[in-house]
Amino acid sequence: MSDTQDPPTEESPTDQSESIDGEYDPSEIEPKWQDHWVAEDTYAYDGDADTRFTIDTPPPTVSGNLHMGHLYQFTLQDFVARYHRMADDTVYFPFGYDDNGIASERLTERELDIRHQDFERREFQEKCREVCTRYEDEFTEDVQSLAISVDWDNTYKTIAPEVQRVSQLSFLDLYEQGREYRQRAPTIWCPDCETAISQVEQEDEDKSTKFNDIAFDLVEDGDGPVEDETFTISTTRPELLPACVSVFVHPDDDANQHLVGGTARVPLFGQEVPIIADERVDMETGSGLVMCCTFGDQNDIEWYQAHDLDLRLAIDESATMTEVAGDYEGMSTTQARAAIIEDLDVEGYLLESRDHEHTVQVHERCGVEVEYLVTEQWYIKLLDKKDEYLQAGRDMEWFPEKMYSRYQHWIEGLEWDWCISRQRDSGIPIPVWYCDECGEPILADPEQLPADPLSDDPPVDGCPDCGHDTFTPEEDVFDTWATSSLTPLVNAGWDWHADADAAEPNSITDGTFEMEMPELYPFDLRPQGHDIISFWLFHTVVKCYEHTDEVPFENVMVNGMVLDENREAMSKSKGNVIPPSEVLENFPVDAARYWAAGTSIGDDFPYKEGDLEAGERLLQKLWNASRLVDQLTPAHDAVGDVDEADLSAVDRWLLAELDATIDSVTAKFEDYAFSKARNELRSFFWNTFCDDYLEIAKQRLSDGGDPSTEYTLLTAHRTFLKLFAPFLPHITEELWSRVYGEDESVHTTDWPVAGGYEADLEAGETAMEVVSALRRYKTENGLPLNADLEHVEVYGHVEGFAAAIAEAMHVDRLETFEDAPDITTEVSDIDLDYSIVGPEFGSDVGALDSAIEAGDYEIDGDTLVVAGGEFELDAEMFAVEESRTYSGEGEMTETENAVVVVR
RNA sequence: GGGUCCGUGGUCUAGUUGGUUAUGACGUGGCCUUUACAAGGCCGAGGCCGGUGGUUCGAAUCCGCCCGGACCCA
Repeated sequence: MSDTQDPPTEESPTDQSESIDGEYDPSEIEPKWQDHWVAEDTYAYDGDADTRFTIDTPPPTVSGNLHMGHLYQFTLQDFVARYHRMADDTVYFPFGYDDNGIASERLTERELDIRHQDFERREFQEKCREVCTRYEDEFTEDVQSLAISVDWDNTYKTIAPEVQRVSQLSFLDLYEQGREYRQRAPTIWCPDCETAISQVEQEDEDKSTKFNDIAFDLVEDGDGPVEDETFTISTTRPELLPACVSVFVHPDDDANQHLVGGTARVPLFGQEVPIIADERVDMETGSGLVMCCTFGDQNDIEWYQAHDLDLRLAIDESATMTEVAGDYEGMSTTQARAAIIEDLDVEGYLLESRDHEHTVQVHERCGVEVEYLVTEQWYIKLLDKKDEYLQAGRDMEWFPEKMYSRYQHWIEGLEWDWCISRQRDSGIPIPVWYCDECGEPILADPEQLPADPLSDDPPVDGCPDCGHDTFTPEEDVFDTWATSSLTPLVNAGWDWHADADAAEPNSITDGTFEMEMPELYPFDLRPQGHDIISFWLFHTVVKCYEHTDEVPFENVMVNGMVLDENREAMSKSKGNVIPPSEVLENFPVDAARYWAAGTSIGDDFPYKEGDLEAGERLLQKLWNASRLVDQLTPAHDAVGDVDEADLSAVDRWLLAELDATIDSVTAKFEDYAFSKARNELRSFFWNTFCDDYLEIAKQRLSDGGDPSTEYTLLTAHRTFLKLFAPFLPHITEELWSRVYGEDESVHTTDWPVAGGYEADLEAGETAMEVVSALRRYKTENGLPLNADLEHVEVYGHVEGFAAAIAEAMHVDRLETFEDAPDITTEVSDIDLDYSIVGPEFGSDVGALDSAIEAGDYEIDGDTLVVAGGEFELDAEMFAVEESRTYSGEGEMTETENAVVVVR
């Protein structure tokens, strides 16, 4: 394990290393390694390892194109995978293709010029699989070209029969547990796709419409029958008049309170409806009186349930008016709206019709306004277990932590159970038949799954309830999450096996669920965007929790959305979409990865060409620094281990600083804090290693070998390649291979651990300040940086570093003194430590400050006496700031911890 | 309409038990060809931390309100 600080092995294989020269050329090197990693199965999961890290990712829809969101998300996942592969021996990082949705269905129809209705579901799905395979291959290539270290031996497709079996088993298990039911109830319905949809499949759309004021005749008010009185209802949907079942008044609406308890007659259609008080009325809109129809919106459904109202279904599944609509039967809702408005006008009921902007709910797939219909659907219970699902959310660790609140609020706001059936022609069949006599549902046998009731026979000859022998197959299919909410179980090989002693296993209870690889579950990490927490993640947690009694993930890592350079979401309609292919034409993949590492997870962040350029420069710097290290250690295979005691002070200092960086960067990777890891690593490498240490090492090795320096250079260099490997996989692999000529990929080596070097960090820091001061001196005096300096005096603690300073800065004669120089000093200011002074002096701090500012103080030994003794401060409360004036020969500069005189 | 998150130099960003002198990068100005790198090195300019009121000896940080933005939900 502790290979970080281990030296290059003395007996390393024959030196196959090539020299490093010229510029780094990623266009040639990156594809070379991508092909190599795939061909060599570099990222194959080694199931025998003692430690492992497992990742379950939401599978992308493969029929779409790769976009920047994919690049960003996959890259973040890959940072985790590569880090843990090195730190924890092995990683399970599979890849899934979501090819089970409407997108794939439409794609197949388009590609093959066929209609799915012309085929059996099973046959059609076979064709989908064929078509999707081509797109999957293309997607695979795209992902591989981003250097995502997926184990390509572990992939799954949601349309595969074995995955469909898992979905159907899940349905059987939940039914057995009493978590599912079939019910005729109000449903959100897309009249274009003619299927139920869930809340999350609808989206807002602003529309212009007409607000119509319609007169209703009052039949009775709260006190009894009345004559010739009317009131006004404002509505955007007059076609729902035939479905009107009541009128509502707000309990605080004094002007209309007398109507409560009465009845009204609906114009044109004549039904008499009750007038009821309910505080859900929006008094601000229209007349304050509102009609309730079955159903115009979700509020109508609440009223229907709360007040036990009539059901008048005026619109059918294709948005056509039913017989309830009388003369308007057979019209579309749009036609009916126009006709009813015209007739209302003719009959004198239409008081006013004015323009109105409002928000409607549309189906996200087709953009058609949804209806609320009463239909028979399958549901998974959610509402009775909100508390358990909240606890499940708390059982997972969220990165960033604040994202848990999205999960929490989603659950707290749930009002409906989860409708899982869809009236689509293709999809995963719900494996159920119904008895023609008594309606009893007959579930498929677990052994016969995957099953399609439209093609397969039910598992019984007669109804177990009534004995009848004819059955009707369920035609509906599952919603889109049927497979995608089960990916942890699919990855772990979850399946049902009949008990050995079960003679005729025909129920879930005649067998058990087992995982082929139980060690994977629960998964260590679930990465995904914050936009899908409320449904995809939530659905996955619910199902896996119900099947296994455990949450499926230890950690959830949430990524933000990629914005354009102006911080706006990329969208086709705005025309600001940047395809990854365009980015990668201009920049190396490693540079794109550097950019992706540049923000805190969870935050949305903009595409920034500047960051890609910075990444490119880092690659070049890494390349050049490696070249120098290579040149300085011409016989690096022969460089042996050096005892810590034999290391020079400057080398020990560098290795101790490297230790600190290893620890810190490792901690950042553990916390998914990629941006901090990246920045810290970059600045240590660039500023400390390149700018400070390499300049010193260069001089120290100019007159020939120095084992201590060579050892340190190589140890640090090897460590940098490893620490950078998760971020910059191509260049680190290329350098690893060129410089060290080893067969093993850098990506499967062990992650560095600190070597435990002890050094005088203070002296090192002061020495670097001195070097910096001498550089500044040269710059300010117009001298080249390699100009010789005759005589320099250093006052400060730089023990062990004098030679290094002198060599690096070309100083002929360097004298060092531990004590301050004997030059004029005077107190220029007093710095107070307010964290002590504040609590101690409270409201007197102001007076204390102004006394010091006025110079009304004296220093008495360790004590600061202020305002003639009014305040006395201990040594720990203040620091004296001195200014020095130097009148001797040469020029003096001060640093934080030293004084430097150039003579 | 409700909720969540966010607002820090021109741009992106660090900065949570409150401590007075706010981090880094990009960009920008000046100087320098140092035997790895001018895609480099050194030095500098640039911020009343969205606004406002409050709590406190002390606020980028805590609280109220307002403005602006993003997302989720109605």
